[in-house]
Amino acid sequence: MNETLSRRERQIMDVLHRLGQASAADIEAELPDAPSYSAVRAHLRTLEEKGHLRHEVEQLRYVYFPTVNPERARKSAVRHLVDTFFGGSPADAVAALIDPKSAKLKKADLDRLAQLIEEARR
Amino acid sequence: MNETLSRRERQIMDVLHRLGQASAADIEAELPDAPSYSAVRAHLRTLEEKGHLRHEVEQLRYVYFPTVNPERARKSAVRHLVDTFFGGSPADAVAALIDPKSAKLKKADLDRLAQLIEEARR
DNA sequence: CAGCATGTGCTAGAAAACTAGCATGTTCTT
DNA sequence: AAGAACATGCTAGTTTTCTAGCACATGCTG
Repeated sequence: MNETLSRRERQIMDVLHRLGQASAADIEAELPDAPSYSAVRAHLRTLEEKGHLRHEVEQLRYVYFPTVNPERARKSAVRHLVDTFFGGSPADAVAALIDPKSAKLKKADLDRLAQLIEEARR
Repeated sequence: MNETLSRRERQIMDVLHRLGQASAADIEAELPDAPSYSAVRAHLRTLEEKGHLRHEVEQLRYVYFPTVNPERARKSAVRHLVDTFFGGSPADAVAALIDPKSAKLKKADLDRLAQLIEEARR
């Protein structure tokens, strides 16, 4: 997780990571306490200058993408979470995610995870 | 994850969540691009006024704690991660954490997780 | 065509964040 | 006692963030 992003910049990058790609209007709609469309665009311009995102033109409209690939962003975010909240232990993080008190995982999901754990044990 | 925290405020709260409790000097030592001791203290005062942390006096020195309990903070952070990077699917997040390409979990950890999954399946 | 809706580039002012310094207090060492 | 080290409360100046508005462009509709 990038520690140089300001409050708003971070919110905007989170929206982009969640949606994969988005127009300025999409982003505005997803932001907490959303500012005006033009304020969102000003932030997007800054983030693009910093290299955090890029845009493409689709039907005369800009669509924005994170520059870091999704897999890389995911890994970075997971590592930050594990370090910050789980004492660096991925297993503790998994245990929290599996915990039936937190999230009701579907049977199919549990079957799949049991399989993955079996594979990781070899 | 609290979206109203500024860049520095967020960094400071992360340190507190990681360490559980910390003095201003501890926090300064852990911050990326750490400012001066007095700058850190100014931030801590702001965060305390906002209710995010509190302090106790230990040997004439302030020690700071997050006000939200650790379990609650963890859940909130996990939910934010899952929503932002894993399309809302805890199972996908677990799969990423277990992935041998990302983290080499110990056998004891895997055994424990296999057990937890068995229990969650019932 | 004119007007409206929607889009972008850019600007600048307001607000917030960030920072370090000063004054004061406490404890320890010489 | 004096000085140094370490601590806090507070301030204010600097920098960054945040915001919305203006000018201009494009496409659609009546």
